[in-house]
Amino acid sequence: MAKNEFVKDIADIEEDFPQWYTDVVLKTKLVDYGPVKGTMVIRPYGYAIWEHIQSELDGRFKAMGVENAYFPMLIPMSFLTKEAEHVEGFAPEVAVVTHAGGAKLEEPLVVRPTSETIIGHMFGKWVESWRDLPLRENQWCNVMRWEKTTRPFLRTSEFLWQEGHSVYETGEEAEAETLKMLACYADFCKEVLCMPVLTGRKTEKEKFAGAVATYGMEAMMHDGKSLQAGTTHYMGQNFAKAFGVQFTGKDGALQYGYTMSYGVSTRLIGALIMTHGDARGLVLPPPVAPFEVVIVPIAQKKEGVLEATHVLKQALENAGVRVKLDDSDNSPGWKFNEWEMKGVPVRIELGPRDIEGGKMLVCRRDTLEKTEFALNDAAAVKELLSRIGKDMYARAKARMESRIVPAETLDELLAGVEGGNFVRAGWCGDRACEDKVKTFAQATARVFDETHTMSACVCCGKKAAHTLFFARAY
RNA sequence: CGAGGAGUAGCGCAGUUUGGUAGCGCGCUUGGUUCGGGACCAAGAGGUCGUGGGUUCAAAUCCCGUCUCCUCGACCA
Repeated sequence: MAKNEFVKDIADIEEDFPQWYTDVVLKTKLVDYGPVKGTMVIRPYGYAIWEHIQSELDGRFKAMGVENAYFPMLIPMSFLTKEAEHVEGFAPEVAVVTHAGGAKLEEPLVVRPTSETIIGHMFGKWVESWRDLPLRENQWCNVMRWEKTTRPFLRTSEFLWQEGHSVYETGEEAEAETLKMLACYADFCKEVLCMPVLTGRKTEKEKFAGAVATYGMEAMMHDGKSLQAGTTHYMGQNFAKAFGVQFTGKDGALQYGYTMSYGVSTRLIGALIMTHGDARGLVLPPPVAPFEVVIVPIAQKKEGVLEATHVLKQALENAGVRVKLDDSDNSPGWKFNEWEMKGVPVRIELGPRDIEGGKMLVCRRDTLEKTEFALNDAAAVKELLSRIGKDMYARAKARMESRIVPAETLDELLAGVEGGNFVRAGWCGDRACEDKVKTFAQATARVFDETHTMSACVCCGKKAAHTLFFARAY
């Protein structure tokens, strides 16, 4: 069968990955563009994925003792300027409200690009004693960053995310929480998005504006580029000092708290699309797929067919499976292609032949493999969904690992990233070398590699102080 | 922000060079036949040509401005 014989509507994933991505997110109705530059509408099929991400992550946060809250979207401009590095990092991309109620405002209001400042301000009011700590809150909200170039899910002017913010009595505790949340994210990516990530600390150049240390998780996209899928930040006392987050300690002395923050966004949807997608379109991980199973009736006007599909749907729903029954007037072939493009993990074909034989034809989206199951065997379908998730993770992991290559020279590094790889390389620790790699290979340091040791700096050849993963990044 | 491309029916496009009745395919609606990998027949509906201004008897078409999107680069928690 010729490649893409049935896929006439989307670009070839190998030849034009950026166009493939844009085609897929629009044609599967995950998103549409909003009328204002860089804004997107997340349509029901896309929003359902976000809701599954939210509920899964939210449960994990709550299990760790984090509480949800909501802080205002508008932040006084003066807050932003209280932390020197923070304002320098964010000032170029904030949107500012200067007029309201028909009059010019006394003080301009920033539309939050992130909420460290306003949450720092509020935490400063609430924290008085060591007994008030730790204070651990999270909010699900939108933020705005006026980016110059945008792409649905990956970088938009407004996006949805969660941002967690904690204050601890000691730096050790806050830093431990920073690592714990990073591990929480990585586990979530594995179990829920079936997506492997590299985790680790980021360089000074790549860290959050105002942080002491930033940790990130990086996922490998289909084209070998890296996507920062989530970050956690240890702030030390930087924000506590800027916003007066002070408490009286056990020893009676007044002292500043230690803060940290962590966030993931709707970018995760872009990440899973670019990790798992193929020539036919989306391949959704079962845990977040709006529908885990689509039932396609064959010869649906023949007696007994639709009735049988309803019985099957009920049996699956009783087992806790999310099911779509496509009883529209489109032909079966049209439906096969449509739901494959939309990435539904499992398709079940049910026609007169199957009903007669007490069977159903089950097709996996990830491998396109078709198998006969006993009719209405929901337990077997559940087991298959679970296996699909594990297989998707295993394939993505094997792929990522096979595309991590070492480099000892800039030329090797360039060849590595041009070949769509993550490159492991030594680094002397000098910012000038990091900058030179960027210029020479259009690749940036993603995270520190704590598992391997390269001996010499890939750029200057001096003794390496660290080993880094370099990649081209979205 | 720089370079390139695009905006005409829900989607994909032609028409713009050379100004003169708004077109095609798919989709949509209705009726019928179909249904195991993008079915078929018949009859219909659907447009201030992104937007503002200008030139002209006359603008989708020519001129100026502006908005949005796509690709690449620069920038980017």
